Order: sequence, then structure tokens, then C-alpha cells
Amino acid sequence: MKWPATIAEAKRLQEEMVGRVRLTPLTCRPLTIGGVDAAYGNGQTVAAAVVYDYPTLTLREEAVAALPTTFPYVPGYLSFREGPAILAAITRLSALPDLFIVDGQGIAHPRGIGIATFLGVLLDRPTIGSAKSLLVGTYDEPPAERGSRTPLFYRGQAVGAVLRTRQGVRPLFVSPGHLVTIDEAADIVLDCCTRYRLPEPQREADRLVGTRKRDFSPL
DNA sequence: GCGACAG
DNA sequence: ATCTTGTCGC
Repeated sequence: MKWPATIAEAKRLQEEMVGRVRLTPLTCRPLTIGGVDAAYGNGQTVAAAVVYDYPTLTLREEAVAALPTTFPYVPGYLSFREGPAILAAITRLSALPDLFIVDGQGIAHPRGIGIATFLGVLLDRPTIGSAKSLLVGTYDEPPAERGSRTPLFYRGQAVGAVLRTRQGVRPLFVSPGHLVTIDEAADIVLDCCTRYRLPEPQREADRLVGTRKRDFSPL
């Protein structure tokens, strides 16, 4: 694909792609779940893509890729900063997982197309946005117990769930990316959280980009 | 015009 | 995200 070089171009692409988003229920229970994340350093964007069996949560495969950082971080346009490297990492997987958990927002976005949604439409695969902090919307703080959730509203619409994945920790902002519903997204993310706040695939992808950067940083 | 603002 | 040591709390 051709990546936008300016915010104006990126915005046009988002407005064009949002029409292809489908928040339909999963057609079948996922047997594999992927996780993706990115990190930066020395002008490079390092991305990782991992695959876990589900629901056993056994690590199945990992891949990493690095590309020059070309797009700035601008709230609402994360797809264009991290997307190229993440797709490069995904391309290195022997097989695509049935669903991806993406570090960032899904439809809980100013134009309804956060990075999870963007990747889902591009790959034509179910994706879930799992963000560690809020981008847009309002919500009530969910109870402190694991599994508690409250709706995330934006422009009068429920666009996601604020989910407590572990007792007492800060909640995750979960929203559908593509081809999943809000409830399915929250249920799956919770299922993938065993010992930590982040779902296992997302946590492993995060850990992987960190180690990859360490081993290749020019010292 | 004034804030808010994923990673 | 990244820059950064010790420190508070379970």
C-alpha cells in the first residue's frame, strides 16, 4: 500500500477506510490470537508480532521487523507512525492468527478508525484495540474487581469498554477494531489476562520489541 | 478561543 | 513512546 506522507493525506485515507469497518460478531471462535506492538529508537521503528494458541495461551510464533521512522506521533494518526513496521513484522509470520490484539484504540477514535481498526480493515481480519490510556470518550470508573467493566461513550455512542483486567490496577480501554463486537472484544482481552494487566499477546509483543531494541542498539 | 490528546 | 534511581507498597 501507499503510505500517506502528510496529516491531510492520512486523514483522507482514514475517512475513506472507515466505511469498510464491520462490527459484526465473530463467525467462529479464534484458535490463535496475535499481539502486535512497536517501539522507537535511533530513527528506527521496531515492531513485533506474536501468535498464541487460544484459549490455552501457549506461545506459537514470534516475528520482528525494523523500518526507518518516517511519520511523527500525532494523536489520532498513530496508524501511520507504527503501521508500516507492524505490517512488516506480521508479514514475517508463517500464518496469520485468527484475531489480533493491537496496542492502541479500535473505533474509540476521533474518526472511528484507530490503529486496531485500520489494521483490521487492511488485513480483513478480526482485531481488537487494547489501549493503556484514553484517547477520546467519557466513562465511569469500573469497580476494582477483575472483570469489572463500564461502557466508553463517544458522541452519544458506546464505542468500547473500560475493563479492569486485574484487581486494583488501572483499567484498559478496549474497543473493537474490526469484525468483532464490543462485548466479544472485552471478553477475549479479559480471557488473555492471566497474571498481568495486559493480555498475554500484547505483553509479549511489548517485551519482544524491547529486547530486540536492546540487542541491536548501536553501542 | 481554550483544553485534550493512543504510542 | 522515551529520558531515568531510588523508593513506596503489597
